[in-house]
Parts: sequence; C-alpha cells; structure tokens
Amino acid sequence: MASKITAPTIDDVARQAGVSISTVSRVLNRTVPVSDEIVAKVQAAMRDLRYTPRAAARTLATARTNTLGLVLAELVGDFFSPLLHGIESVAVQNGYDLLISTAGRRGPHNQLPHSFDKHNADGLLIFAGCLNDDGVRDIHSLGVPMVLLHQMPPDNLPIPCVTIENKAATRALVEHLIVRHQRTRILLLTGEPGNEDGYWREMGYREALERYNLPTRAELIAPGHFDRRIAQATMERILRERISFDAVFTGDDEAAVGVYAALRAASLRIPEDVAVVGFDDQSLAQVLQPALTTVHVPIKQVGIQATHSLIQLLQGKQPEALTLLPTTMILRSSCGC
Amino acid sequence: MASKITAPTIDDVARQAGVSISTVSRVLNRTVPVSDEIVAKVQAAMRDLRYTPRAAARTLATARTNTLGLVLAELVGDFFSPLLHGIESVAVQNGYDLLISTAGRRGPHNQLPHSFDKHNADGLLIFAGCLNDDGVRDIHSLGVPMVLLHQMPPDNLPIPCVTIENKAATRALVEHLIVRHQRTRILLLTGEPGNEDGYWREMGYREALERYNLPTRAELIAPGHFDRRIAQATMERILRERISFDAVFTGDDEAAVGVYAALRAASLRIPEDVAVVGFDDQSLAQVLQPALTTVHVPIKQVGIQATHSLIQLLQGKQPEALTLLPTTMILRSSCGC
DNA sequence: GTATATTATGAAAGCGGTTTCAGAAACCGC
DNA sequence: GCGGTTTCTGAAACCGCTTTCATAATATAC
Repeated sequence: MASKITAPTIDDVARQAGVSISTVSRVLNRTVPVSDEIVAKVQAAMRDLRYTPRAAARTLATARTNTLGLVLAELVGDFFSPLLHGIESVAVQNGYDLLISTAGRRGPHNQLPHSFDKHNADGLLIFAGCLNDDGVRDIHSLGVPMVLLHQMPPDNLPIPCVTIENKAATRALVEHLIVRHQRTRILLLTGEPGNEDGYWREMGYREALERYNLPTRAELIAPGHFDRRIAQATMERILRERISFDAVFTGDDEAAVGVYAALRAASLRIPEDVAVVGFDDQSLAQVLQPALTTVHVPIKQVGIQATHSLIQLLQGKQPEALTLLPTTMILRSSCGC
Repeated sequence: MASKITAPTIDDVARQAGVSISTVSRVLNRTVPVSDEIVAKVQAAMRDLRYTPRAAARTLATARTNTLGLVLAELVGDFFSPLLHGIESVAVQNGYDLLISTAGRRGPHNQLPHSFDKHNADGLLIFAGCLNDDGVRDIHSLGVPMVLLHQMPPDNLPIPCVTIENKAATRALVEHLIVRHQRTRILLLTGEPGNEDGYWREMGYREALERYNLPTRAELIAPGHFDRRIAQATMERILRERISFDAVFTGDDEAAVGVYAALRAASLRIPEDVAVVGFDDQSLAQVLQPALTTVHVPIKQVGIQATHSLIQLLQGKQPEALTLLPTTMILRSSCGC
C-alpha cells in the first residue's frame, strides 16, 4: 500500500539484479570489466527501477563534484549571455555541471559568494570585478583550481587568465579615426577605475594620439563606465561645457547608446558632426542608427577557452598561463565609412 | 614537512576544540542549544582551521542539496539576463545555489538534460521550450518539485506555473493601432508553433480584429518566430509579393529588429507608411529608431515569482497554481504616437 | 535530602556511493 | 591433473556530515 517514497539506491538495484553493490558500481562506472551477462542484468534492473545514482554520495566518495563554479559580478549586459553560452557548452561536453553565483554589486570583494565556500565545485571561473587581489590570493592559497576572466592574477601568481586584445584594437580604431576620417579632437569615455579592459583601451587611445603627435587633452577624457546612462550624462555635461570634439571613442557599445542619445538631443549628426565608435560588437551595434563602428570581441570564445583551461587544470595538465583572444575592427557607418 | 593536503573536516575541528563532532555539528547548524563557552571554542577552532563543511556530506546526510536547478532552452536573447538575475536574487536570499543547464536547441525534449537526473537539485525551474508534455509528466511522476515558466502544465497537473499576460496586452496594442492610428491591414508575425506566448498573442490579435469587425486575412499572418532573421526574411517575402499592409505586430521586439531592417531596405517609413509594434520591451526597444512601441514584460519578476513558488513548494507549502504577471503597453513613436 | 524533570554533550548508526582487498572460478601450460 | 595466473565478483571499509539515543550533569519539586 505504502507507495515507495524513497528513490531507489544502489542496494535496490543490486538486490533486484542478484549481485553485489560493488558490481553495480562497476557497471555504472565501467572501471573494471564485468561479464556481459551481468552487465545486462544490472542494466535491466536499473531501467526497471529508474535508478539514478545520487550525486552527493558519489561526490563524498570520490571527492569530485563534477561541477564548475562560475562567479560573476552581476547578471546584466548583453555580452553575458554569449559568455555563459560558451562556458556551458564546454562544461556539458566534459560532463560538468555549472553552478552560478554573483558576487554582489558593489565592487570587487575579497570573499567568494557564500555558497561557494569551495566544496561545491571542482574549480572556479572568476570574472573580472568579482574578486579583488586579496580575494584571488586567498582562494588560490587554499588550492582551489581557478581561472580568471578579463582580469590578470596579482603577484604573477600562476593562475590561468583568459582575456581579449584591447590595446592594439583600440589603437587601430582610433588611428582609423585620425587617418581615414581626419579627426583630431577625439573624446575618450573611460571604463570604471580598476577595470582592466578599460585600462588597456585607454592605453591604446593614448598610443594612437601619440603616434600622430596629437595632444592628449585632459578635458577629452571622461567617465563612461561602460554604462549607457553614465555615458549619456557625461556627454551632456561635455556639450554643456562646449568642449569641442569631432569624434568619440565610447569605451564600449553600451556607452555608445548613451552617446547617441545625447548627440541626437543636441541635434548633432553622426558621423558628419561627430564620429562615434564603440567596443564589443554587441548585438545592438547593428541596430543603432547609424550602425556602430566597433571592435568585435569573441566573448563566447572567451567562455569556451576559459572553461577548457579550467578543465585542463582539473586534469592536472598545465593550461596556457595567458590566453589573449584576438579582436577585430568592424567598420560600419558611425565613423564615417 | 608534508603540507596539509586535505582540507579540514569536522573531526579536525572537534579535536582542536576538544569536543565531539556532534557538538561541532550543532554549533554549525544551531539546531539545539550549546553552551556559550563551547560555542566560542568551536568557532575559534573553525576559524583557525579555515574549516568549511563539505556540501556533499551534508547533502548525503540530510537528503537536501540546497540547490535549485534551472533548465533553459538556450542561452540566447536579451530577456534571459534579467530572468536569471531575478532567479538568482531569490535563490541566494533563501540560501540556495543555482545550477544551470540547457536543454539543447532542437525543440522541447522529453528528457531533462543529462546532468539533472534529479539528485542534483531540490527542485527545478523549467522554462518553456525545454520539456514537452511527456517530459513534464515524467519528471512530475518522479515526485520532483518543479515550477514551469511560460508554459502550462499538461493534463491540469498540479504544477505551479508562472507566466505573463499576453492576450489582453496584445489585444490592447492592436486595438490601439486600429483606433488611434486608423490601421486596418495589420500584419501579424507569429511565434514558433507550440510557443504559448505566441499562441496567446495571436489570440489577442484575432480578438482585436474581431472586435472592430476587421477581417482576419490569412496572408497577413506569417512566421516571425521571435527571431530577427526569420522576421526579416518573412517581411522581405511579403514586400516582394506586394501584399498590402499598414502596420505590423512583430510578435516580439527581437523580430521587430528584422522588420525595421526590411522596411528600411524597402524605403518605407516607420510609422508614416507602416506602424510597427513589438512585445517584451527589451532594452533594444529604446535604441531602435524610431523608438519601438511595445509591451513591457516584467521578466525579472517572472524569475522572482517562480523561484518563490519553487521554494514554497520545497517548504511543503502550496504556492499559487498559476501566476499571471501583468504586462503594460509602452507607447513610443513606432506606432505613430 | 532524595526523586524527578531538564538540560548539554558524546557515541554510534546511518546517508549512498567508491574502492581496496581477498576469494572463487575459469583458464593456462606442463 | 595440478600449481599458477588471470578474471570476475563480493565483503567491508571509508568519504564527512546529521541525527537518534543514551548518559552525565544540572536544575527543580517535594
């Protein structure tokens, strides 16, 4: 009468198949040869009972969770979806589950999100902006395998890092503005302080100006923070202050949206009055009018690479210390092309 | 010399604190009063050893994973990020981790993604398009707690479902086109067959036409599949066939992008020649030129509600069987307003 | 002051798998 | 036909925690 409340365990399967649990475990894991006849019996029993091994029991016995932990700053933005997509695909391919967690908004922390205290994942994928240097050092000293995304490890710690080529691409983009479109007063919208992508993009910008002997004017460098509202506010201020400029490197595509809005409100034409270029090639870059000239970032590839590196680490191999994924300039119409 | 390879266990803590492991467990879980003095000793020992309980051991002992499983069709699209954000926030608030998995692309399956065989999560959040009715029935018959998102349970099974109000909103939007902007030949771009959101939107569209005695013409109903490329191809075909229309309900915002592109290529003006309206109010709706009139969907709220319902279920409570979240029309300029 | 109710703590039995180790059975060469 | 391998299978220990149950210590009632 009492319906079977509890799910079947390995014991049930063993009993039904008339073998020992060791044998069931062996056909489960194919770790040691088992005679065909017994394999058949056991598999039949498993099917009958709709048996599924308890992951926790396995984990306890093997000390492996088969789970990868992904730590993100915040689940917003357009690039986050392809990134996750890349990570997920590699994870499942290799038999790993994916545990997701956010580090909470206000800035890099020195602690992992509580849930991750280490024993929930075999390894960690840590995105920039989640953990500060102290945090990274700390987790690393605990011996937790991890790879950093868009963030370099402190102290040259041997932690694999995968990120993208920012500087050269920005430089090429800015030089394009200078050479091809004769722009000389190019506004730079910076990323948040501490953001490495933003740092390198600024370096690329400076190098381009230097190369063509253009002065780096302080009033032409202002915060954009990769955020459309902040970028818009900054642009409005700059227009209000009548600072003169003929082009904007917005830092990223998201900020470009704010720039477009501010320029449109001021009745300035893109690209005739002001050339605008972004970075990331998010899907909205093609939607903007005029279509945004930007730099394509292989963000899905970042996820794929990082996950591969982490899995290599877990297999005891030595992954590339630094993977720098190439970016490519995408010329559309907002620069004047 | 040999550095401590293995992480400390509860035994180590007990030994260091000079108490039994039962006591350590009790201060860990505050399940039973423990004298202040001993609590202090144990906590000191935990801190010293940097002890963290092994999640797997806990799970095995308690039969609870403290993990919620999220099953998605595919990690693409703009609305996916806020959804996840909502889910994540409620999950962590209640002490749950989040395990993510995708069901793979080609259509609803009747099996869960392999990783989820059941024992990895206390309950499941299942998004539309992942599991077909057989799959849902099957998982439900196994007694796995779950809630469905944007998909109704088959056979009136008592599975909580949270989704959004599609029909009335669509009807209001289409009626707006008819009444306010005198449109009479309104093109409908449908969702994928089997997509419930698409189904109800189509119902709303039909009701609106009916209400105003406008004929429902077969040639004005065509596939959009909530996909910008498919929508664009469909629009191009319709323009080529010289089917006459004065407005488009694109089904969702993503499809609207394709519609905009096709109309622009044909030199048709929005909204003068053709009014265009979408659904979802994704962030790109404001970026499009002209800004897209659409219906705001509280997608983050869907995630929050669904997660709440699931947690209630896990606590043995009886959540709302059906949560229908309200949607609101957002008038911008693409309809003529 | 003893008998009884009320604690706080410890010993030990699981939870459901994996894995070591030893034994049984089948195979081999001579 | 027998010792020695080689295979396959089973018993039992173990992974690290929770939880029941018993016990020692203390408080309460009479």
